[in-house]
Amino acid sequence: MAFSKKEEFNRNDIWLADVAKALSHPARIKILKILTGMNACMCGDIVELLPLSQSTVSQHLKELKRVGLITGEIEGLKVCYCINNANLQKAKSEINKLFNQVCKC
Amino acid sequence: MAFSKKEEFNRNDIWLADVAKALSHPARIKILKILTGMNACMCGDIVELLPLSQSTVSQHLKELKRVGLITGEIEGLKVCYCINNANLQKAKSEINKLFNQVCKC
DNA sequence: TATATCTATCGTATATTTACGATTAACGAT
DNA sequence: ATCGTTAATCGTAAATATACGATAGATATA
Repeated sequence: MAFSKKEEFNRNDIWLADVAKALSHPARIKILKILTGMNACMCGDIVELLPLSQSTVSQHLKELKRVGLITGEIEGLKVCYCINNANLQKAKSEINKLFNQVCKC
Repeated sequence: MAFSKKEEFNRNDIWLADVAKALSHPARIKILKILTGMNACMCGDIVELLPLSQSTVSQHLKELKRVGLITGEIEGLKVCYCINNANLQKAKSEINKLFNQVCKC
Protein backbone atom coordinates (compact mmCIF):
# COMPACT_ATOMS: atom_id res chain seq x y z
CA MET A 1 0.00 0.00 0.00
CA ALA A 2 0.97 3.59 -0.50
CA PHE A 3 2.76 2.48 -3.62
CA SER A 4 1.68 5.03 -6.15
CA LYS A 5 -0.64 3.78 -8.85
CA LYS A 6 -0.18 6.82 -11.04
CA GLU A 7 1.59 4.78 -13.69
CA GLU A 8 -1.56 2.81 -14.31
CA PHE A 9 -3.26 5.82 -15.88
CA ASN A 10 -2.86 7.11 -19.40
CA ARG A 11 0.25 9.02 -20.42
CA ASN A 12 -1.43 12.30 -21.11
CA ASP A 13 -3.37 12.36 -17.85
CA ILE A 14 -0.15 11.58 -15.98
CA TRP A 15 1.56 14.46 -17.72
CA LEU A 16 -1.32 16.86 -17.05
CA ALA A 17 -1.37 15.86 -13.39
CA ASP A 18 2.36 16.43 -13.20
CA VAL A 19 2.09 19.94 -14.62
CA ALA A 20 -0.77 20.65 -12.21
CA LYS A 21 1.42 19.41 -9.37
CA ALA A 22 4.11 21.91 -10.35
CA LEU A 23 1.49 24.66 -10.10
CA SER A 24 0.10 23.39 -6.80
CA HIS A 25 2.04 25.72 -4.51
CA PRO A 26 1.49 29.49 -4.43
CA ALA A 27 5.23 30.08 -4.21
CA ARG A 28 5.68 28.40 -7.57
CA ILE A 29 2.89 30.41 -9.14
CA LYS A 30 4.48 33.57 -7.81
CA ILE A 31 7.88 32.50 -9.14
CA LEU A 32 6.40 32.19 -12.62
CA LYS A 33 4.95 35.67 -12.33
CA ILE A 34 8.24 37.08 -11.06
CA LEU A 35 10.14 35.51 -13.93
CA THR A 36 7.69 36.96 -16.42
CA GLY A 37 8.02 40.42 -14.95
CA MET A 38 11.80 40.35 -14.94
CA ASN A 39 12.17 38.27 -18.07
CA ALA A 40 15.23 36.56 -16.59
CA CYS A 41 16.57 36.56 -13.12
CA MET A 42 18.73 34.83 -10.60
CA CYS A 43 17.79 32.79 -7.60
CA GLY A 44 18.84 35.45 -5.10
CA ASP A 45 16.45 38.00 -6.58
CA ILE A 46 13.59 35.56 -6.26
CA VAL A 47 14.48 34.70 -2.67
CA GLU A 48 14.16 38.37 -1.77
CA LEU A 49 10.64 38.47 -3.12
CA LEU A 50 9.38 35.40 -1.30
CA PRO A 51 8.84 34.67 2.41
CA LEU A 52 10.99 31.57 2.14
CA SER A 53 14.60 30.62 2.69
CA GLN A 54 17.13 30.28 -0.11
CA SER A 55 17.18 26.51 0.09
CA THR A 56 13.41 26.25 -0.04
CA VAL A 57 13.22 28.56 -3.04
CA SER A 58 15.87 26.46 -4.72
CA GLN A 59 13.69 23.40 -4.24
CA HIS A 60 10.67 25.14 -5.75
CA LEU A 61 12.77 26.23 -8.73
CA LYS A 62 13.90 22.64 -9.16
CA GLU A 63 10.30 21.44 -9.27
CA LEU A 64 9.38 23.98 -11.93
CA LYS A 65 12.46 23.00 -13.90
CA ARG A 66 11.62 19.31 -13.54
CA VAL A 67 8.40 19.69 -15.51
CA GLY A 68 10.03 22.12 -17.89
CA LEU A 69 8.04 25.25 -17.11
CA ILE A 70 11.26 27.18 -16.54
CA THR A 71 14.89 26.87 -17.53
CA GLY A 72 17.94 27.64 -15.42
CA GLU A 73 21.28 28.36 -17.01
CA ILE A 74 24.52 28.92 -15.18
CA GLU A 75 26.07 32.29 -15.95
CA GLY A 76 29.29 32.57 -14.07
CA LEU A 77 28.46 32.77 -10.42
CA LYS A 78 24.76 33.19 -10.88
CA VAL A 79 22.04 31.08 -12.39
CA CYS A 80 19.74 32.75 -14.85
CA TYR A 81 16.19 31.48 -14.55
CA CYS A 82 13.78 31.97 -17.42
CA ILE A 83 10.24 31.14 -18.36
CA ASN A 84 10.12 28.29 -20.87
CA ASN A 85 7.60 29.66 -23.32
CA ALA A 86 7.32 26.59 -25.49
CA ASN A 87 6.44 24.29 -22.63
CA LEU A 88 4.16 26.82 -20.97
CA GLN A 89 2.34 27.11 -24.26
CA LYS A 90 1.95 23.36 -24.43
CA ALA A 91 0.72 23.22 -20.83
CA LYS A 92 -1.72 26.01 -21.50
CA SER A 93 -3.21 24.33 -24.52
CA GLU A 94 -3.43 20.88 -22.96
CA ILE A 95 -5.04 22.17 -19.78
CA ASN A 96 -7.42 24.17 -21.89
CA LYS A 97 -8.23 21.08 -23.87
CA LEU A 98 -8.98 19.23 -20.65
CA PHE A 99 -11.33 21.95 -19.46
CA ASN A 100 -13.11 22.05 -22.80
CA GLN A 101 -13.54 18.32 -22.65
CA VAL A 102 -14.82 18.28 -19.13
CA CYS A 103 -16.75 21.50 -18.79
CA LYS A 104 -19.76 22.67 -20.76
CA CYS A 105 -18.79 26.25 -21.27
CA MET B 1 10.03 24.24 10.04
CA ALA B 2 7.70 22.28 7.81
CA PHE B 3 4.94 24.59 8.86
CA SER B 4 3.36 25.56 5.58
CA LYS B 5 3.84 29.17 4.53
CA LYS B 6 1.16 29.05 1.89
CA GLU B 7 -0.97 31.52 3.79
CA GLU B 8 1.66 34.20 3.31
CA PHE B 9 0.92 34.41 -0.41
CA ASN B 10 -1.88 36.28 -2.09
CA ARG B 11 -5.43 34.94 -2.00
CA ASN B 12 -5.77 34.34 -5.70
CA ASP B 13 -2.47 32.48 -6.01
CA ILE B 14 -3.45 30.31 -3.04
CA TRP B 15 -6.74 29.50 -4.71
CA LEU B 16 -5.10 28.74 -8.07
CA ALA B 17 -2.58 26.48 -6.36
CA ASP B 18 -5.39 24.71 -4.58
CA VAL B 19 -7.27 24.03 -7.80
CA ALA B 20 -4.03 22.81 -9.37
CA LYS B 21 -3.54 20.50 -6.41
CA ALA B 22 -6.97 19.00 -7.02
CA LEU B 23 -5.88 18.26 -10.59
CA SER B 24 -2.49 16.88 -9.57
CA HIS B 25 -3.39 13.19 -9.63
CA PRO B 26 -4.28 11.31 -12.82
CA ALA B 27 -7.09 9.51 -11.01
CA ARG B 28 -8.79 12.82 -10.35
CA ILE B 29 -8.37 13.94 -13.94
CA LYS B 30 -9.88 10.68 -15.08
CA ILE B 31 -12.75 11.05 -12.62
CA LEU B 32 -13.60 14.42 -14.17
CA LYS B 33 -13.62 12.85 -17.61
CA ILE B 34 -15.77 9.95 -16.43
CA LEU B 35 -18.29 12.32 -14.87
CA THR B 36 -18.46 14.31 -18.09
CA GLY B 37 -19.06 11.22 -20.16
CA MET B 38 -21.80 9.91 -17.90
CA ASN B 39 -23.17 13.28 -16.90
CA ALA B 40 -23.92 11.98 -13.41
CA CYS B 41 -22.88 8.84 -11.70
CA MET B 42 -22.36 7.07 -8.44
CA CYS B 43 -19.21 6.21 -6.64
CA GLY B 44 -19.42 2.50 -7.41
CA ASP B 45 -19.46 3.12 -11.16
CA ILE B 46 -16.30 5.20 -10.86
CA VAL B 47 -14.58 2.58 -8.74
CA GLU B 48 -15.11 0.04 -11.50
CA LEU B 49 -13.37 2.28 -14.00
CA LEU B 50 -10.30 2.97 -11.88
CA PRO B 51 -7.50 0.69 -10.66
CA LEU B 52 -8.13 1.81 -7.09
CA SER B 53 -10.12 0.61 -4.10
CA GLN B 54 -13.46 2.04 -3.07
CA SER B 55 -12.02 3.91 -0.11
CA THR B 56 -9.26 5.47 -2.17
CA VAL B 57 -11.68 6.60 -4.85
CA SER B 58 -13.86 8.07 -2.13
CA GLN B 59 -10.89 10.13 -0.94
CA HIS B 60 -10.20 11.40 -4.45
CA LEU B 61 -13.86 12.37 -4.84
CA LYS B 62 -13.66 14.19 -1.54
CA GLU B 63 -10.68 16.21 -2.75
CA LEU B 64 -12.47 17.21 -5.96
CA LYS B 65 -15.51 18.16 -3.92
CA ARG B 66 -13.37 20.15 -1.48
CA VAL B 67 -12.32 22.61 -4.17
CA GLY B 68 -15.77 22.55 -5.73
CA LEU B 69 -14.96 20.98 -9.08
CA ILE B 70 -17.67 18.38 -8.53
CA THR B 71 -20.78 18.01 -6.43
CA GLY B 72 -22.04 14.91 -4.68
CA GLU B 73 -25.66 14.57 -3.69
CA ILE B 74 -27.17 11.75 -1.72
CA GLU B 75 -29.94 9.97 -3.58
CA GLY B 76 -31.29 7.30 -1.33
CA LEU B 77 -28.65 4.63 -1.04
CA LYS B 78 -26.37 6.04 -3.68
CA VAL B 79 -24.50 9.30 -4.09
CA CYS B 80 -24.85 11.09 -7.37
CA TYR B 81 -21.63 12.80 -8.40
CA CYS B 82 -21.72 15.58 -10.95
CA ILE B 83 -19.41 18.01 -12.64
CA ASN B 84 -19.77 21.51 -11.18
CA ASN B 85 -19.83 23.53 -14.35
CA ALA B 86 -19.81 26.97 -12.74
CA ASN B 87 -16.68 26.29 -10.73
CA LEU B 88 -14.93 24.48 -13.56
CA GLN B 89 -15.63 27.50 -15.72
CA LYS B 90 -14.12 29.78 -13.12
CA ALA B 91 -11.07 27.52 -12.76
CA LYS B 92 -10.68 27.41 -16.51
CA SER B 93 -10.75 31.15 -16.88
CA GLU B 94 -8.47 31.88 -13.94
CA ILE B 95 -5.89 29.33 -15.03
CA ASN B 96 -6.09 30.72 -18.52
CA LYS B 97 -5.54 34.18 -17.14
CA LEU B 98 -2.46 32.95 -15.31
CA PHE B 99 -1.02 31.43 -18.46
CA ASN B 100 -1.71 34.56 -20.45
CA GLN B 101 0.02 36.61 -17.81
CA VAL B 102 3.01 34.36 -17.60
CA CYS B 103 3.48 33.08 -21.11
CA LYS B 104 4.14 35.05 -24.25
CA CYS B 105 1.87 33.19 -26.58
C1' DT C 1 46.11 32.66 -3.34
C1' DA C 2 42.65 34.08 -0.23
C1' DT C 3 38.09 35.74 0.23
C1' DA C 4 33.41 36.75 -0.66
C1' DT C 5 29.29 35.46 -3.15
C1' DC C 6 25.94 32.52 -5.07
C1' DT C 7 23.22 28.37 -5.42
C1' DA C 8 22.64 23.33 -5.11
C1' DT C 9 22.56 19.69 -2.09
C1' DC C 10 22.60 17.24 2.41
C1' DG C 11 20.51 16.17 6.66
C1' DT C 12 16.62 16.65 9.24
C1' DA C 13 11.86 17.38 11.11
C1' DT C 14 7.13 17.66 10.31
C1' DA C 15 2.97 17.63 7.48
C1' DT C 16 0.45 15.89 3.86
C1' DT C 17 -0.83 12.57 0.35
C1' DT C 18 -1.76 8.09 -1.32
C1' DA C 19 -3.33 3.69 -0.62
C1' DC C 20 -5.58 -0.21 1.64
C1' DG C 21 -8.81 -3.07 4.55
C1' DA C 22 -12.22 -2.90 8.08
C1' DT C 23 -15.89 -0.73 10.06
C1' DT C 24 -19.88 2.19 10.38
C1' DA C 25 -24.06 4.42 9.02
C1' DA C 26 -27.82 4.90 6.11
C1' DC C 27 -31.04 3.12 3.24
C1' DG C 28 -34.08 -0.40 0.56
C1' DA C 29 -35.94 -4.60 0.07
C1' DT C 30 -37.47 -8.92 1.90
C1' DA D 1 -36.72 -6.90 12.08
C1' DT D 2 -33.09 -8.67 9.20
C1' DC D 3 -30.21 -8.59 5.34
C1' DG D 4 -27.70 -6.75 1.45
C1' DT D 5 -25.84 -2.63 -0.74
C1' DT D 6 -23.54 1.75 -0.97
C1' DA D 7 -20.29 5.05 0.38
C1' DA D 8 -17.93 7.66 4.07
C1' DT D 9 -14.79 7.32 7.66
C1' DC D 10 -11.28 5.19 10.77
C1' DG D 11 -6.88 3.26 11.47
C1' DT D 12 -2.68 2.47 9.54
C1' DA D 13 1.59 2.35 6.65
C1' DA D 14 4.53 4.22 3.37
C1' DA D 15 5.80 7.83 0.19
C1' DT D 16 6.19 12.54 -0.91
C1' DA D 17 6.26 17.52 0.01
C1' DT D 18 7.58 21.53 2.58
C1' DA D 19 10.68 23.96 5.18
C1' DC D 20 15.05 25.11 7.42
C1' DG D 21 20.11 25.55 8.56
C1' DA D 22 24.55 23.99 7.35
C1' DT D 23 27.67 22.77 4.05
C1' DA D 24 29.95 22.22 -0.39
C1' DG D 25 31.37 23.59 -4.86
C1' DA D 26 32.01 26.93 -8.26
C1' DT D 27 33.44 31.39 -9.59
C1' DA D 28 34.43 36.09 -9.40
C1' DT D 29 37.36 39.67 -7.18
C1' DA D 30 40.87 41.55 -4.21
